[in-house]
Amino acid sequence: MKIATFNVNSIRSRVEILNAWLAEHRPQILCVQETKAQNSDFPLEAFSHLGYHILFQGQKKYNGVAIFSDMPIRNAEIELPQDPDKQARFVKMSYNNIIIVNTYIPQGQSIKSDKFQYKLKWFSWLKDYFDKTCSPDQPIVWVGDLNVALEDKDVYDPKKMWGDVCFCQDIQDAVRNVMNWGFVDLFRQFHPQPDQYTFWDYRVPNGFHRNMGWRLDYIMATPKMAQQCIDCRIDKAPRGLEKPSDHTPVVAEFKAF
Amino acid sequence: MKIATFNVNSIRSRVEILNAWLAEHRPQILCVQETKAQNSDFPLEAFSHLGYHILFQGQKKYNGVAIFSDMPIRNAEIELPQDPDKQARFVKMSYNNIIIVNTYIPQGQSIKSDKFQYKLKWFSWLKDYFDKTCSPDQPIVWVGDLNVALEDKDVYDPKKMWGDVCFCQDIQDAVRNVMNWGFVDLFRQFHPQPDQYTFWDYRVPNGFHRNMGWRLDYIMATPKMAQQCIDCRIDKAPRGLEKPSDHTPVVAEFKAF
DNA sequence: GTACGGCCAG
DNA sequence: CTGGCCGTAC
Repeated sequence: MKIATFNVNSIRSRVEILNAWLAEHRPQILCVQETKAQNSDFPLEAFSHLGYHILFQGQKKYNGVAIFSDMPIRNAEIELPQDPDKQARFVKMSYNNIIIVNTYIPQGQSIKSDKFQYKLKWFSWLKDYFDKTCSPDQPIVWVGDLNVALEDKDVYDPKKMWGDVCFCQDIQDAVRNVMNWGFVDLFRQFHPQPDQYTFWDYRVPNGFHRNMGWRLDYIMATPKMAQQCIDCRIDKAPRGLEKPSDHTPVVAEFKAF
Repeated sequence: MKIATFNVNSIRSRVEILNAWLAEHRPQILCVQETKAQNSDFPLEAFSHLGYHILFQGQKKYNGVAIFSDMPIRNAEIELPQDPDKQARFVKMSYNNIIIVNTYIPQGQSIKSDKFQYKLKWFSWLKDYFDKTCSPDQPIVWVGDLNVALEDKDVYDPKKMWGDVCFCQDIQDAVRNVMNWGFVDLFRQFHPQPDQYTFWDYRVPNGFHRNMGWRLDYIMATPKMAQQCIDCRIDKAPRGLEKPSDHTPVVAEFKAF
């Protein structure tokens, strides 16, 4: 089975790309971030012909997450209970016995802003969520745009970027703290090389072609799940199409199912 | 020879439609209104392959006029000297011995607004311009979006619309006053029927298909010029394309040249 | 650079 | 409804 994650940067602007990608890859699960659409504006129609069940939670202008599932959605949750702001950054469901958690972590704006504090707290709330609702020996997949580069090789210029809201000690510690609960980074299990990115800032001129990117999108899995994983890869193909997102999909393939 | 007028409602949004239309019809002169682009943003490149000479005068957000000419622009004027606001609503040039005047008349907003007073004045300034700069026995073509329906048959619901800034006594008098200087309405010379419109308000649901329109775009000519006119027609074809303007072109065909 | 949403105007 | 533009966020 295939589980994928893709920050689409507006689902309404990415209908074409998303449809093409789903039709080609037919993952059992696709988790999407930054849909940027209120639930009433979610373009359900545009995807209906593909037969996916879709769980989505949006808000006015920012954030927004969704899960495309080839099986009916079970045990849906559409917010992180610990988040007092109830921002649209969390959706969870069950797929067979697997728990799927899709998150869009706050970017954090600047190190000394309230938004960065919110980002740090969000990771602690998420860890608390896992503590209270499940156990590391269940099959759990936690995916999404974490807005963190975990290691030097996850940014194109680590020296220059060190201290960024997505690449600093505090934020790496925050992710590691959640991972220590029981998650492994599936991509790094298979691909230890540097320069493997999932995000290229639109504002960096020609950033994609010069490969000036960041690895911010992850598929994390508990050991039980990770053992079943055959491969995890970054798919750069959608960047070749018209009006690409600034992120690109990550796909994990599993033996079972 | 063909002389045409077309309110494009943003020239940058209408590059495709305009290019297709010019390539098909190849008028000697096309006068365009509501370009909605500052001169520095005028998409000159987009039209370069057609070989037209282009005279344009724009401003930040509103108005803006242009003339596409198959011969070099002579005697260019880019403002109505009488207008103290110097809004981008007037361009004039010579084509052989013909004077071409392209105007985008103010809409007027509401009858008791300053903008309506400005609209009335604009017509009087224009008449003054003709008085001072030329004579009715010259070949003159005055075209544009006049934002006036001249007769009952020029609106889809004259009873309901009477009193509108584009359909009331004062404004009809204002146009007639300029016409009395020496212009005839070329379209009406050939087509006396009702329900011949050049504008359909986007806000009227399905207005175009229900033909709930207005005739606001005119090609006016002095007698010398009018005698040469073989036909004057409204071309609804551009309304069939993607992203149509709310106006559609009017074309006059002349014997000479 | 790209997207949304809110404003103004027609 | 459609357009431009502005502010905001990433």
